[in-house]
Amino acid sequence: MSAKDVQLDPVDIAILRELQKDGRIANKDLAAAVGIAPSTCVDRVARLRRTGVITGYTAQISPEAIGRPIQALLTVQVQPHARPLVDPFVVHVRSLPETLSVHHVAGPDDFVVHVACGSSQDLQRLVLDRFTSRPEVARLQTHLIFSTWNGGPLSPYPPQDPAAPRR
Amino acid sequence: MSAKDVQLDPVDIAILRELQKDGRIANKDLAAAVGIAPSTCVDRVARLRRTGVITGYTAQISPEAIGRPIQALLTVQVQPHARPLVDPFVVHVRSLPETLSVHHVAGPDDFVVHVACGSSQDLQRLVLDRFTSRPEVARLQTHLIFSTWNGGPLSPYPPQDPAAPRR
DNA sequence: TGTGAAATTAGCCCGTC
DNA sequence: GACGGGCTAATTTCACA
Repeated sequence: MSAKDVQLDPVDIAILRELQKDGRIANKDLAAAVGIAPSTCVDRVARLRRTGVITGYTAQISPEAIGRPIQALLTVQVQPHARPLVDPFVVHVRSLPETLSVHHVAGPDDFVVHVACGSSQDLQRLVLDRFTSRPEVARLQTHLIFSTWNGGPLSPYPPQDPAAPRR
Repeated sequence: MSAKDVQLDPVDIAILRELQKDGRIANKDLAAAVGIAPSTCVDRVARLRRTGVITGYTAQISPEAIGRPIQALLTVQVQPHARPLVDPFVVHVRSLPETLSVHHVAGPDDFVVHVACGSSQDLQRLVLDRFTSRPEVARLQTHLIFSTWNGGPLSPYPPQDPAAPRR
């Protein structure tokens, strides 16, 4: 089953909302929050996990607390004919300890890389030594991050039909 | 205590690594993975939570699985003198159900907004009706996301001194 | 502060509706 | 598919080193 074919009912949506707010909520409390029996809740969560709606659980870490107070978004354009170098570029970027995420995008730029560094000096070294020195990098812009807000829990779209069959 | 003052020893670092890989790992297994007793592990994790190193736990959801297969990064420039409008803009963007995150940045643009939509048509409507129609938005570029890679677990910087006092 | 053991609690696998 | 019971296993608390 492809994850995109999964039908979600209102209970599933409530479960996803709660698990995004607190990924370690006890099954008992989760069941109470969404109004079903704990045993049923185990089934629901297991199915959401199995069908790929829930891809995993993670602890959120404060970058500042672990010595990485400087964050930036790097927009990168690669050379027009650097296609054979694109995959190695992604591998390279992912291997950097400063890398939080890499997006391959269409638009004015080709890649957007989110990084977290120990200082502005480290950011400078990262940009110069790990990015602009590479031949496939044609242009790079640094967007220093002042502050970040995360959105609310991601809710399904379009609004699910409560009467829709589960699958 | 400020989170940035927290000193982390190698055991803490190992705990953070494991909890980023699997935020719902059982305390018993976590303790075994990092080589301490389960009861000690409870204390360690509680302290990391209390001191702000761990800011929370969350379930990772597949946007495709909940009907939001189209993701984009929107780079936004605001009008030079729109300062009084900046905070309302952030509030507005955060209130959109499509918004995953908002970054206030320095550089060529002022904001970078990560959104997930149900279709390219929805993205179009989002950009036109929720962004470019607002007076404080001077310029917007859409970077459609082809694919995303997440980096490995975020590790502390600089490498912690094993002999360093905890606090 | 870390550890080990006891008491409490939650999670999981049944059967039944 | 949802629910409740009963067993297993985990978490938490406490006294001690």
